[in-house]
Amino acid sequence: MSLRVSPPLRSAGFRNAAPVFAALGDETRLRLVAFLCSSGAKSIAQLTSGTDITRQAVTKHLQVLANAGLVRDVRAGRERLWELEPERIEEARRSLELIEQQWDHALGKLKRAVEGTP
Amino acid sequence: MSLRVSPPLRSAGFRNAAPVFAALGDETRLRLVAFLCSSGAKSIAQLTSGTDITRQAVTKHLQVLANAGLVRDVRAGRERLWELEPERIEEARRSLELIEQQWDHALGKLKRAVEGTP
DNA sequence: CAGATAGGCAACCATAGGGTTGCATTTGAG
DNA sequence: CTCAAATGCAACCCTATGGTTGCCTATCTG
Repeated sequence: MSLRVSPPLRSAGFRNAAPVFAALGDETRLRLVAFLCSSGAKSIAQLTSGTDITRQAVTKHLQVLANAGLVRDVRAGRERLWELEPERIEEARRSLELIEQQWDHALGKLKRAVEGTP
Repeated sequence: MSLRVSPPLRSAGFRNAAPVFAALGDETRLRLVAFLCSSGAKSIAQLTSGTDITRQAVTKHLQVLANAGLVRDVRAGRERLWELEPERIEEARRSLELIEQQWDHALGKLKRAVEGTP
C-alpha cells in the first residue's frame, strides 16, 4: 500500500487542493475571505482597519491568498483593491465533496444497511 | 470596517473551520485522508508503507488530523488503527458552501443581470 | 521464553510562517 | 507644488512545523 488513492480522487487533481486549504487554514485569512466575499472589493487599508495586526501583515496574508488563487488584486489609482476569486473556493468545496462521496461509496453501504434504508 | 463578517457567516462558527483547513493544507495529510476515506481503517505501519517519510512523521500527521477532528484512532491489539471522521469534512464543506452562497448573494445579482438571466 | 513486529517518547534540526519596524515610493487632493 | 494617504520593500524576530534519529515499551508468534 503506497497511499495510493483511488482513481476518482486522483483524477480530481486532489493534490492541487492542498495549497488552497493551507491558505484557508489561518483564521485571519479566513476572515479576510469571509469579509471579501460579503462586501466585494476592498483596499488594503480598509481590510487592515479594525484588525489588531499591521497593514504589512494583511498584505502578506493577501499575498498568500493570491498565490493560492483565492483572491485577485485590481489597481485603482493609488490603492489596490482585492476581491474574491470564487472558482477556487468552488474547487476546494468539490474536493471535500469527492472525499465524502468516496467515503460513502466505501463505507456508506454498511451505514445504510444499519439504518435500514434500502 | 473591522473585518466584521456578515451574520450568516458568523453564525456558522466560521472561525472553527480554520484548524480543519490547516490540517487539510498539507499534501501528505491530504493523501492520508484520501487514502483513509477510500480504504477504511488502517494501521500506522500500513499508512507509512509506500511513503518516503518516516513512521514517526506519519504519526505526527495523524496527530494533527486527530486534533482537527478529522480522524480517530482505535486500538486493536498491538496496532493502532486510524479511520476517517467524515463529520468534520462535512462541516468544512458546508463552510465553503456558505462562502459561495454569500458571494452569490452579494454579487450574484450583478452576474445574473450581465448574463441576461431574469 | 525469544525474537520480531507495531508503536511511543524525546531530543534535535532546518525552514517556513505570522508579525513587526523602518524607510522609500506612488499618487490624489488642495 | 506640497502634503498626506496608500502601498511597496526589506530586514529582522520568534515560534510552529515537517522530518529525522535513537532508544524504550508492548505484544503477537513460534
